[in-house]
Amino acid sequence: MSHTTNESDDGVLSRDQIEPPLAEEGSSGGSANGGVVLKKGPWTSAEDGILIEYVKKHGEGNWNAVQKHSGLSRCGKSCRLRWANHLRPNLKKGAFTQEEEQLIIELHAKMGNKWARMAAHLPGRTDNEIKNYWNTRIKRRQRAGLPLYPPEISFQASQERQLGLNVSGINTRDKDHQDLLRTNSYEIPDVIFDSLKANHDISPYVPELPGITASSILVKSLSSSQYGSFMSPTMHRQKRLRESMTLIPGYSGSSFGGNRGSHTLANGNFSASKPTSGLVKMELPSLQYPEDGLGSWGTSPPPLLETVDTFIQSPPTGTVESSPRNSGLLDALLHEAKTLSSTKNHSSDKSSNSSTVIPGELAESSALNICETEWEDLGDPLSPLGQTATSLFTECPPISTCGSSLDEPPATETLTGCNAKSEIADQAWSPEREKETTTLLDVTRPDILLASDWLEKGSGYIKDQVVMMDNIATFLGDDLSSDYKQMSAGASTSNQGWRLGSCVWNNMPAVCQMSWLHLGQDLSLLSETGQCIRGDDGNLSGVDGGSLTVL
DNA sequence: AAAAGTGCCAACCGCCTCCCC
DNA sequence: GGGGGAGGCGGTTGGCACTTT
Repeated sequence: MSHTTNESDDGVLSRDQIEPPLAEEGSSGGSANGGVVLKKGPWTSAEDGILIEYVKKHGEGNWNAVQKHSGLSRCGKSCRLRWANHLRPNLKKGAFTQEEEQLIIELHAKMGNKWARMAAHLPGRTDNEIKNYWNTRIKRRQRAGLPLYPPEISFQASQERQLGLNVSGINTRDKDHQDLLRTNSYEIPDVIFDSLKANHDISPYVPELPGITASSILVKSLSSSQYGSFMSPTMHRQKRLRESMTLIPGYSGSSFGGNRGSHTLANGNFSASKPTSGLVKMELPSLQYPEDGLGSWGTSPPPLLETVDTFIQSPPTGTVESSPRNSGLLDALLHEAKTLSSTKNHSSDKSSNSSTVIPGELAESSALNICETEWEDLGDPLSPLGQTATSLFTECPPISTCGSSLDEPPATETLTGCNAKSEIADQAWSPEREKETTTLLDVTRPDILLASDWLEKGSGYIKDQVVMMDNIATFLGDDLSSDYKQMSAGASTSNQGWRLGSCVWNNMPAVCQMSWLHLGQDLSLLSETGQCIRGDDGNLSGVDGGSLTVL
């Protein structure tokens, strides 16, 4: 490499080059190995020559013998790395081609940070190269405020993921997917997730949960170093998995009992989701519900979608941190929101069965109010969630907070009908309902931060995403919220974000359906089984076992 | 022109898995 | 079964080159 400044380019192998004096090694590092000081640092061409000769003679492998047989003062690992990354034949050098870049993006969407496996798909490229490229790319796009993946790639990955589940069955363990789920991959501005490291890497158990797996597709890259992690890195992966499993009520490590249409997590126990006492609690719509309620989702009346819609449109309020980012991404989101809001009828038109509002009360129970409640105290015959759909969002602020920021006056760019819907939502609120639906939220949680971030932008859609995200996150609890938060973020940070969520919310009952309905802006109806029905404008095109596919 | 910032890349480190004994 | 070595992998670091201020 050109940076190998101590490299001799003349190709002449001198003893000094091969075995530099100790004084020189001090500058490049070195370690003792059986009395032999092993050189570290950049390789010289002489060393390269030795290594090449050795491999020619002995073949690859047995790298520790290199030093023994060739006199090369390098450890076996270093030899292997040098060979693999620089010396082996058929290595392709130079910048990645457009095709290669595209492939890397696609592969990363599927595999996560599995550089070696990605390299297997890129002849002549090394894992190190790909890794470096990716890390550079991440930084670049982070700075630009762009999503890590183009929407179509995220969508494709999620589709493939879903397809994989459908084809191979829930219990199929696709290693790629496992890897994918183990990592995360949707880029969210790091500023938002800096506080999330405590929840690092929740995904390992996700593959076991059909209702969550797809979401993890969107989550992958968030566990990368660039974005921090979601579960304590000190916690061993397997341990996290194991512990997470034990926290999932009704979870069976070997089977889902075919209960694909229901959310295994959301069965009312929510031990995994219960906030710990040490956390700062926030009041956000609680989506947890008794197991019975969940199980009856398929036969329960659909939630009061209009009302939900109303509430979703109202951004959470509170003391969340604002992290405005004037990125092209958000501009695009705003544009999309404007476009959509101007072209679609709003759910307020369908709110005839919604009641009126008690303005102000809702504000008091705004989503970000800090409170604490019992998770078991949920129950509502009207919804499989054990509560009305409306109740899920009772914490949404009233009209006054329909604006873009929690701390700022309402933005001018709000969806039409926002106010009217808020009124409906307000009316649905009651202290009892609040108790049912409020939950414990950590104000430091990324979803909250994201919410504030998006709210800054004053987009009704963004707000919708935020509230939905918060609700889902709350629904899942701390252990899973980051997953869904990112899912939501993924959907939100793309101009075609709705696509991204389409798979993610597969098997997520009412919460997701409502979210989708709302995000879709009355694009659809829900069947009693929770399946999505094609909307009037055809934007909702798919129904898959209760999952939603939004095109 | 100098300093600061950024991009890029090679190499190292630690952990993990596999395999052999 | 388990201890140890070898190899693989992913994360991180450090340094040079280039660009920007």
